[in-house]
Amino acid sequence: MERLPKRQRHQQLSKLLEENPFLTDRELTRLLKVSIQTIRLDRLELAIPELRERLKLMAERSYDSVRSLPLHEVIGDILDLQLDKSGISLFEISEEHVFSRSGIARGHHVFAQANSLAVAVINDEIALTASADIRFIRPARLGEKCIAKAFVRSSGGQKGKAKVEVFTYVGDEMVFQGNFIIYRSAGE
Amino acid sequence: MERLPKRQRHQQLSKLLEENPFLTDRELTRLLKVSIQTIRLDRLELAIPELRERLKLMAERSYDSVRSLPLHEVIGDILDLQLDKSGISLFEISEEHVFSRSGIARGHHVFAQANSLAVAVINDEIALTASADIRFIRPARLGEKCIAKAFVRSSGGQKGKAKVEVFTYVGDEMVFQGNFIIYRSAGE
DNA sequence: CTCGTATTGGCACCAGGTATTAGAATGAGA
DNA sequence: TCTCATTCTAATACCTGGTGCCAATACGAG
Repeated sequence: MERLPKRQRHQQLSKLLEENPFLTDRELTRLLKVSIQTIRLDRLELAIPELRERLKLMAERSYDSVRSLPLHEVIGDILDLQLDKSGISLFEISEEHVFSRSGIARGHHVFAQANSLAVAVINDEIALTASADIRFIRPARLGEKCIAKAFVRSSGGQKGKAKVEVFTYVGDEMVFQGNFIIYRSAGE
Repeated sequence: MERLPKRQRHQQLSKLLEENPFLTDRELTRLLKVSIQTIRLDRLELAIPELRERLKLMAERSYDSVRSLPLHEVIGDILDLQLDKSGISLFEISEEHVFSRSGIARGHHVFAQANSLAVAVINDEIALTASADIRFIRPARLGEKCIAKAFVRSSGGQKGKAKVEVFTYVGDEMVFQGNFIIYRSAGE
């Protein structure tokens, strides 16, 4: 008995739907040259939900991630914040942050965490980075959890500039250090 | 004639669906206390597509954005690259890069472009940012196209460190300037 | 030839709609 | 008061993309 065709078809079907989850069963019949019932039995065996469920799942995922993705807003999760004094944030290095061959985080992600925190700790909503002097002390690697600690050194509420020092650690090793000068809307 | 209820309902309906696009017409009848036909007429007037279309649109959006987001690899498009000499990249400031209320780009995005370019121009694959001294000269705004130009000042092929200077312009105005020290795998 | 698996077909049913036509409620103006 | 327009509700037919179930067929192995 030629068992292969079925398994091959299952593989093909999985692959097709992975590439294009928008395919209906009817379209799949054309691509796999079997009846629509066969497609449905196959989906059943492979536990692949129907088109509408697939779309719903994707929509839910994107909806959730839009909500949890002010990734662009603040890089890292703020753990503690004392305005005009100090702040702590956590940022975990994942696949998309590293050079694929070395597993070392690209510098700008580590910088982004520190910069976000430096701006957040001032929290004047019109706080902008004016300049920074930074040092990458040792590379941060895939999977490592970076804890950034920011300290406002000279708030200079009137002067329109604040100096913020940020230290980033993995465990008790320092990986990054930076001095930021932040412009702020005077007052506050 | 009490015209308000209708417009109010339209507003409410828009708002409800904005908050939760997963609502069916039937669920909306419960929330708005009108018949399902009214809901459908309302959607028609407001040009709001049916549930399935909404889910499909969301799924498509998320599907596309996953595809077009190696944003994390190199920030900005490389326009020109002369290894160990110079490089140019283009980065357009869009919604997700700016503070929503001021339309000013967050510093780390501008930094990321410069940092990516500084590393790319060395292109030793084991090139890492060691330190940087940076200045944000004027804010970059939504829609602006940032052109970053990098110059390798001291390649020091043997020393394991290279100095790279980056200038970022919008038109002929400089918005950012940075001096990067890049570690490189000795030799080349 | 018979058994078992794989495949196909047909039918009823469902959710969540569209499209259309008809009727009821309401109020405003002549 | 009658009439008319707007708004709302109701009813029906139809569509897509399925599920669930049962029966019929194909086909190869023992």
